Amino acid sequence: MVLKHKHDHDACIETALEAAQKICEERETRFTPLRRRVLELVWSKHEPITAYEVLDLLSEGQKRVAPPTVYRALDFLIEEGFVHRIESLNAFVGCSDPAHKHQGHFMICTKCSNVTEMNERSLHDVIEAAAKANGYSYENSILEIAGICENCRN
Amino acid sequence: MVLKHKHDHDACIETALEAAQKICEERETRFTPLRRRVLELVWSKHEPITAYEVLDLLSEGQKRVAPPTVYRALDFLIEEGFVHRIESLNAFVGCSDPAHKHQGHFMICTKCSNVTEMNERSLHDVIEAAAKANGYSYENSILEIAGICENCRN
DNA sequence: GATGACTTGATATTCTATAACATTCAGGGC
DNA sequence: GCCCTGAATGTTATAGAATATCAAGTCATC
Ligand SMILES: [Zn+2]
Ligand SMILES: [Zn+2]
Ligand SMILES: [Zn+2]
Ligand SMILES: [Zn+2]
Repeated sequence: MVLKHKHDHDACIETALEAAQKICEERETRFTPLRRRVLELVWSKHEPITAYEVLDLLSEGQKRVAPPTVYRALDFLIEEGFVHRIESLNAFVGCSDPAHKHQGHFMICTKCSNVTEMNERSLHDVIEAAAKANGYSYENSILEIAGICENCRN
Repeated sequence: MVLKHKHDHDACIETALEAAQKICEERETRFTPLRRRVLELVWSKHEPITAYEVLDLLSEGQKRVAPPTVYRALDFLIEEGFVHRIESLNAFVGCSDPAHKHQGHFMICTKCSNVTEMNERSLHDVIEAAAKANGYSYENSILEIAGICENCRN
């Protein structure tokens, strides 16, 4: 995998886990060992990871877990805003800004599979305006843009 | 189902079929009876329809067809731009402007399931600009906005 | 009527996700 | 401590979505 910027990914994972831990304490929701482990596995790649890939990793060195175990943990993590689901890939990715609940908008590189989360207020506003212009109230939106990232073009 | 505007849906279907027929003649692609029938079934509701719903309808009064039959026909129709896939619903919907190939952007009513296709150049431009701003080349994009339509709010 | 490209049929399997019910675990009141 | 309760996890089975593979049919062209 080609990372956009080389970095200490272990630290990257650790930061995400600590942030989640802290948020759960504030919200008084339960960041159980299982949920923590699943979040860790989602962050183990910068690429989106499928539920069954998580399942395989989670099952290493122990009795194989069943799908509901993974899906329930993912549901919790999505609900809390620590993970986003990428609809076009049936896959999951850690959120880059878990402190503020939001719908993620994504760029997906078709070469290296890296994903960039865009949290641009302006983009969100344009989308909401488009909904209103078409007579719809706005609830949420999925935006997934496929393209080739800077790294892969060079 | 609540239609946004009451209309003669049979005529609506017929128009879509004729448009497809004409485009295929121009492109010299094969609008076979099966493909025609699948497009007709996709248009049979204004709501998105799943591949297996198409399969069930297609199988009525005859030997049950197999999934690849439906998926191949849908692939063709998508390729030609007569049908769009709604990622967030694993479902398919007829394109409102088949004459011009494009990526569809959609509003989806969470109450009545009606879908509105938005083909607004400005929206497309904003999305493409956002991709560029994040260092990505643009290939295509999925935009699916959930909300409640005008009818359902009244 | 043989050739080859495309389309459809048929069988099996893979991948994704959820339903339903049992068991375990954490915390609060007694 | 013990019981109660609700949440979390375990377990089994099934549903839902999509594809791989190979066989058979169709159709235009040589
Ligand atoms: Zn996010
Ligand atoms: Zn890339
Ligand atoms: Zn369209
Ligand atoms: Zn509606």
